Amino acid sequence: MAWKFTAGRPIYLQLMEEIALRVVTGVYEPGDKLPPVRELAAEAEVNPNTMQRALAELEATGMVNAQRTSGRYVTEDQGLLEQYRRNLAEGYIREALQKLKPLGYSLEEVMDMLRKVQEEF
Amino acid sequence: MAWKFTAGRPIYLQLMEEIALRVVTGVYEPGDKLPPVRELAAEAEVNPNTMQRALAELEATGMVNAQRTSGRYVTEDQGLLEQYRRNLAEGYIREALQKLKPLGYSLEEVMDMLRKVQEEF
Amino acid sequence: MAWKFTAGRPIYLQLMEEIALRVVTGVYEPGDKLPPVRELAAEAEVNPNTMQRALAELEATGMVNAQRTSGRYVTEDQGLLEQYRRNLAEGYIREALQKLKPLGYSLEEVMDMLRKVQEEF
Amino acid sequence: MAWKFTAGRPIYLQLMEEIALRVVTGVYEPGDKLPPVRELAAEAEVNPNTMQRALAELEATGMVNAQRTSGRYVTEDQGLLEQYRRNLAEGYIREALQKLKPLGYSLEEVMDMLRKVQEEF
DNA sequence: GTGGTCTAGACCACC
DNA sequence: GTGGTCTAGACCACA
Repeated sequence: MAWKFTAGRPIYLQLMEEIALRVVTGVYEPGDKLPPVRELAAEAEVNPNTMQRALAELEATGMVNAQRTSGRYVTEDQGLLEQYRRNLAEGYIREALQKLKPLGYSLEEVMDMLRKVQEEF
Repeated sequence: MAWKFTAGRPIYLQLMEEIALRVVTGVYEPGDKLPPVRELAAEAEVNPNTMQRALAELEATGMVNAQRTSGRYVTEDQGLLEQYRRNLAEGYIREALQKLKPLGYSLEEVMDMLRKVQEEF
Repeated sequence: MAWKFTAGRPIYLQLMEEIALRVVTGVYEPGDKLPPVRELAAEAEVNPNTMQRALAELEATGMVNAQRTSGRYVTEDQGLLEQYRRNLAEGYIREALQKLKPLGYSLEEVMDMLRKVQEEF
Repeated sequence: MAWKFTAGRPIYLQLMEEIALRVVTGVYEPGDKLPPVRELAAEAEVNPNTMQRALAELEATGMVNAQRTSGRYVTEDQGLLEQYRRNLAEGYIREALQKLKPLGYSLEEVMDMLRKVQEEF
């Protein structure tokens, strides 16, 4: 399973992030029907209510919308998805910069290292 | 306290990393005498034996060395320190790139975002 | 269907009100013959006896009258209809004022809001 | 008890509205501490989780904010409260106008009736 | 079968 | 004692 939780942070938030990540990385594409709550819950081995909450909060962000009787669908608003994708990326970068900061490297040096490390990928 | 442990990884390793970070960021400077084991152990709220092991392992890396009976000193080998500092930095960058990868941004885009986010600091 | 009942109040009363509303809003005009009881009952998905009672009570108010054996007719007494229409309207207004009261707006403020909201219609 | 629920609409929404009404009408004043979740739940005779949800959603509107260990407090943002109060009032007026509409009165007539009915209060 | 709501009861972190 | 989270299991409306 791709579902692994870190202690100390609400599971429903982690579920949200994982699903958002799937949406943003194209695992679930715009307009796609998401698996039913109970199925996702079983897959993640959490209580359906917890998954329900995660999806409800995701819905509040506009990334998915529920069609009452037929299921949940990924938004087709590509702009919103792009927005979220960018926020994620900048968040990762911010996180790295925070750890990098006390090491005292200049922006130029960081960019050089980035170019070097990037070659591993 | 600056000591915060994440479950699942040996504490002595985390202690090692924290002390190495202090060395590399200049909290403890080359040639400085480190605080006594018992003091560090107390500060980290850890068994002195655990701290002892952390320091012993650190010694094996060459970053600190026990001189006579008088205590432990930070190495004055700047090259070794620089090496460690660089490894740390590249590790942080590698970590970020790994998370960034599934988002599908190009190196150029990542560098642009890096420049933008860097302005917050 | 336009027939929707709220629990807790006698259905025949709700039927009365709905029919009276139709009379007063001109769905059934003065002098018109009302549909037969069975037809109205079917439309409202209600036991004919219940509809029968509703119409009997309506008759007591004078808004409809049973002429000979041929059915029920809407009264031609415009004054009575006007009276009922006005009572309804004032009831709606009274209801709104009751909810408005604890909010503490002055009559002037309420009238301003009324003018503003009215523009939506 | 002032808590009375109408079937067919989620209880947590009705709880939200009731509490918001209390805030907006000054039962709970800006800066006041709200009663604890469990107490409100007991008073309303609902499950604490349901009340919890109502308060959480209220919090999302900014009308109250939770101070983790010490309780929930009514916002001191008077503008936001005023905004909400006005929305409520306009909602009541809109509701009345919708019912009034089929009766065919002019704005002037409605205002006359409003003045008349207002004298009862 | 789908999402949504509600209850009951447990546990946690924080102060 | 406070808010918050999680589980388990039931029920509902809708199509």
